[in-house]
Amino acid sequence: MVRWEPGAGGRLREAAMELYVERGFEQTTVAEIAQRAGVTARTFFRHFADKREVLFAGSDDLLAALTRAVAEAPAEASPMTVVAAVLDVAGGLLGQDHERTRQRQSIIEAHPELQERELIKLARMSAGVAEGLRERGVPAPEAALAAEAGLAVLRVAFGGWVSASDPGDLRVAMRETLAALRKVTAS
Amino acid sequence: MVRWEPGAGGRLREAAMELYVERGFEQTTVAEIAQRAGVTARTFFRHFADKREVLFAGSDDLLAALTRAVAEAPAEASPMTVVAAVLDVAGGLLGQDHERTRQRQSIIEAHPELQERELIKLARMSAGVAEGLRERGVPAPEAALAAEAGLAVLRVAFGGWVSASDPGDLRVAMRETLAALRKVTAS
DNA sequence: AGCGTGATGTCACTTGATGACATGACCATA
DNA sequence: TATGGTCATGTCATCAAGTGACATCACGCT
Repeated sequence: MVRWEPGAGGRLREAAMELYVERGFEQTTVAEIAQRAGVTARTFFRHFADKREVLFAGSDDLLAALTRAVAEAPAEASPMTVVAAVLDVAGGLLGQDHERTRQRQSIIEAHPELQERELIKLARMSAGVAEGLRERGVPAPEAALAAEAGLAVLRVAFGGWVSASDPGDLRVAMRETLAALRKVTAS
Repeated sequence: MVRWEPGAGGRLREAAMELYVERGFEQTTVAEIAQRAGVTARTFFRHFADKREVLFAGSDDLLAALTRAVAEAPAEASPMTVVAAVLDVAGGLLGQDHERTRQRQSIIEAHPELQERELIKLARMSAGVAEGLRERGVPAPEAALAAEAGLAVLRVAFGGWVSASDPGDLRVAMRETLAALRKVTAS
């Protein structure tokens, strides 16, 4: 006889998504999430640092992929070229599962606490990319600027892609938005 | 005899800053802040929505100043020119009181919860500027990009200015950083 | 004097979050 | 087979954040 079903983390993620959709974020308690997942509230907090974190489970993987993309970019590439490569990777990873992403994003946009968490995750991405650029020999301010510019592109492109009724490839949107950024900043 | 000393909000801000410096953010309770300010914990929450907000009291004024700067920019100015004007205003307001700002920032940087709050405040600035640009007739994606680019400049310039041992005028740093952004994105 | 208003205090309560300890399935190894 | 360790979980206790409801009382106005 099993003492507990495996995969508690995944079940908690599912349950949380469902409940956040059904009643909203503040209206659902951790106890309810845990109950639906068949575990205790205490177990919830062993899998996720807090009630918000459950919506941002994949972000560590994304960060890792982005920093890898920085490291693996051609040595002669300019900082913005590296950032473009990073955006391509990000677009590939974020641009799957439009419907699910859209649902998740609508939860986040309805709750400032969740937006805060999302913003700090994105800030960590930017910081990670900047650090990677510095390790490639890019001077610190230039690295930070390139990374922040990339973040600007990502935010705008992703926002448009999520809210689009007929979304194309997010990577394409990223490239177009990067081009638009170049045009805007040049004016 | 006065029933209570006026200026509870200001006293709470002072007390919170002091305690956050003395023991760190999580180690100080709202009850302690309130006690030092001579009020009740309940009163703290009447002045500030939560324990973090007390560090971001001026941000509404800043946002208002920035949106005003957008509205008051010359009609023929390009989006990035408007953003440059906004950055000048931001630099003027944020660039006072280096020592106090530095202290406040060191508290924020030591606590992710506070970084989250700061990021959402900045995101609101960006959103406000973008909205102002749209009201000037700038197409939505371009407006968002210009505002986000401005935010990138602000973050990098402000970060450098805060950590500088001998800070110059933040507005100058803003202009230089904006020029650097133009150079970086153009590569 | 009477009256409303506004900032505060008091109390009770829910919920998020954490520490300490117990439990029992699973695994390796003697 | 037995023994012991590990790991995920449960249980219990506790603290602190945050909120709603109601009382209080100085002040200004009429």
